[in-house]
Amino acid sequence: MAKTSGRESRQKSAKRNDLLEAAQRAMAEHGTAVRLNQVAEHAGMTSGAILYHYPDLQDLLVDANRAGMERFYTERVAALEGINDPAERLTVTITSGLPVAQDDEEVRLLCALGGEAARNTIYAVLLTALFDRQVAMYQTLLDTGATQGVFQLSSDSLTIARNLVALEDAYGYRIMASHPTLDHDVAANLIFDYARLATSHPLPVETT
Amino acid sequence: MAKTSGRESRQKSAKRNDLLEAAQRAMAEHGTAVRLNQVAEHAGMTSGAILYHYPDLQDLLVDANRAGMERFYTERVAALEGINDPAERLTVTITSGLPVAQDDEEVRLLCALGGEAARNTIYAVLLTALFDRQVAMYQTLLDTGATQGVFQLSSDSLTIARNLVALEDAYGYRIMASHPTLDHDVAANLIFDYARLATSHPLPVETT
DNA sequence: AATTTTCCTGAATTTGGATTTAATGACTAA
DNA sequence: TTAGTCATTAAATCCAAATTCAGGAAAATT
Repeated sequence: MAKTSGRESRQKSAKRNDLLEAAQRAMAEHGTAVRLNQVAEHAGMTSGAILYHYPDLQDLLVDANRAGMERFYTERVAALEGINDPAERLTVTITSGLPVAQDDEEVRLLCALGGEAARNTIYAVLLTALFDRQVAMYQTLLDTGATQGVFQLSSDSLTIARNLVALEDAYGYRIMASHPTLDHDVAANLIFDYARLATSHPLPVETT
Repeated sequence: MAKTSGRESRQKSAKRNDLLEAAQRAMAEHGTAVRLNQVAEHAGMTSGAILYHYPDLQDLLVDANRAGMERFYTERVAALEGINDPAERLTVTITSGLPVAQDDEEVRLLCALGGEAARNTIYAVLLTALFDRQVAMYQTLLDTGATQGVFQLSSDSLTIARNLVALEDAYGYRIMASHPTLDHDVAANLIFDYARLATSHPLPVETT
């Protein structure tokens, strides 16, 4: 029984990360019905190697999705780094929640999951948690702005936050389905239209 | 070469309908990766019989989804039958767009498709068309209400209509994923909150 | 009634992917 | 060194599902 050295565990987690990323990319490409071989291909290994680390493919897929959601959320928070003005924060958040184009792998993964969640409890739980975290993020942002007098909220912040996240989600699906007249910018403006009503602030503002 | 009699075509379309319904139910249960055998089971036939009518399962699935969307849309229009007051029409439309519970097969089918649309052009086209039809339905409703002076629209009707459909879609996914605090009624009230802002009308109204 | 066509089944076959396993090289610890 | 563990592959095996097809019942046509 070897003691886990720093180097060893660094390597281990790097390997684990490779697998999770491969699974994410494979799922973004093939959906939740992705094959073990397809994951292996993305990882540059044989299926046996995958099985050595994850005897059950489902476990790997779940872990990959958890990691994907975590990254998605973390990136959104990171995009707010150093921005203090609530209106600017709201502008950035709305923009960062939408996929830029049809090939956005992160959102593609989330879309694939959304369809599965109606039938698969574990994915339902994960997506529900992600939804609620995003709602909480918006709520904090809205409440802060209201306290500072920048926003006049038309309703309680929970209601507005839920609607903002819901709009993002739905337009994410539309963009991923290549709606001919509904791209990232059009969708952002549609959400801004609601955000203006809900906050009485002339959004969007210039971001630095 | 037999002439197609009235009876024959009635039977043919009945059979076709059976297959489409079986495929819909099977897909609602198993998602877009549904197996031929699962469809056969729902149809009460062997897989060979399915293949006799649809040599390619994908064709059957596409037809089934088209039929499902058509029904979903038709039912929404039918729910408005005989209602003239725009506010009442808007109330009914918002309510009828949301799944009542997690076991709503129609919405379950649409959710499964949404995830697939990012990867499958034909489903993307179908869902985009459904989205646009629903938007058009709301637009007509909003414009009529505005003309009659019942609604004061905060923006152009296209913007409001898109946001209303987007909210419905997103909350449909949440409800299907069994969000613990976001059921049909909560979701409807969230949408009404936006609809009030957008129309300056104290929705919802009593429906008869 | 006889014939043809339509629809379907059940069994045989094929296919594609998952799973197992023996062998191997790389690394680690004593 | 040497022995042992770890990570991996490639090939063999297994399995489930798709596909094909000969045959037969039912329906339609003559």
